[in-house]
Amino acid sequence: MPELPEAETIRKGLNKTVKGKRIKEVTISLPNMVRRFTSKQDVVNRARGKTIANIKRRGKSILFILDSSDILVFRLGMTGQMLWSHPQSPVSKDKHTHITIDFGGGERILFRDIRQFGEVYITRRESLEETLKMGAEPLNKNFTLKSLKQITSSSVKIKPLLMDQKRIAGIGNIYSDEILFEAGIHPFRPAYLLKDKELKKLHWAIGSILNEAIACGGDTISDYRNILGESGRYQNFHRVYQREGEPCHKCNTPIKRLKLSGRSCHFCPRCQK
DNA sequence: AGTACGCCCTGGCCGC
DNA sequence: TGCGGCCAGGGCGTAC
Repeated sequence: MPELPEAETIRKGLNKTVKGKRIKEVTISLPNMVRRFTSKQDVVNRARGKTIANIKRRGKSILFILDSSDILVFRLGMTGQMLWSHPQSPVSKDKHTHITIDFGGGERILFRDIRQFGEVYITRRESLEETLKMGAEPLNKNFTLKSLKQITSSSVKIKPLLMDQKRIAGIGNIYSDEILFEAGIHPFRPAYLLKDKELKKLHWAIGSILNEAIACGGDTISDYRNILGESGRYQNFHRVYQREGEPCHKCNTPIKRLKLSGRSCHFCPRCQK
């Protein structure tokens, strides 16, 4: 499930491969993937013939900055993949390939999404933030301890708060569990009751875990791949996620798993208070 | 305002 | 071998 580190890994790959290239054609075989205010024809017409000036990321979304005033936005959902297909490494389309960006000369980017929870849309540059409606970017310099304090002044439990894209962008189920373990904070704690010392640790853990996962090329528990089709490695270093019943790396207590508003939540009942 | 839940969707897994 | 049932979950809408 692509979260910030996986989206960042894909962004880096796209930057190396298709930045500066001109989009010859966009093919959308599953119109349901196009959401928000745009239609399939909208996306195709506004992207065709444009050059990709840059590739950026906001939260879990990949942004193709076009040389017009448009930005082509991909959100990968649960199982979204962006694969680079070129003559030396032709990746063929399958029934889960819903969108193709063709650059000519046998080079294309394929968007695959098995569960179809992803989406694509195109938006004017000036209305990007308004469309995204996302909160703080956790690896930006301006994501300070002070800003985290403001974000956590709420009675929402800390785990769902971390996962709320309108508050902090890019953290999902895996990394919220990993971050809270690293910070020694129980996922069910109301955010506003966290002490200054705990917030400081949480702030550090957010950067530390996300950067560690980026260095691993992301986390592949099932479907995530980078643009070359390769798995990430962070799944080998999970502290708590999907380790129910296994011993905590710090204290050997079995990792506990509970449901929290329909999402599985893993934590060490002894280390996380 | 917070919380819970159903929905979208497919594939993997379990039990029979 | 196969099939029904259940589960996983990001984000959104709805109900309480």
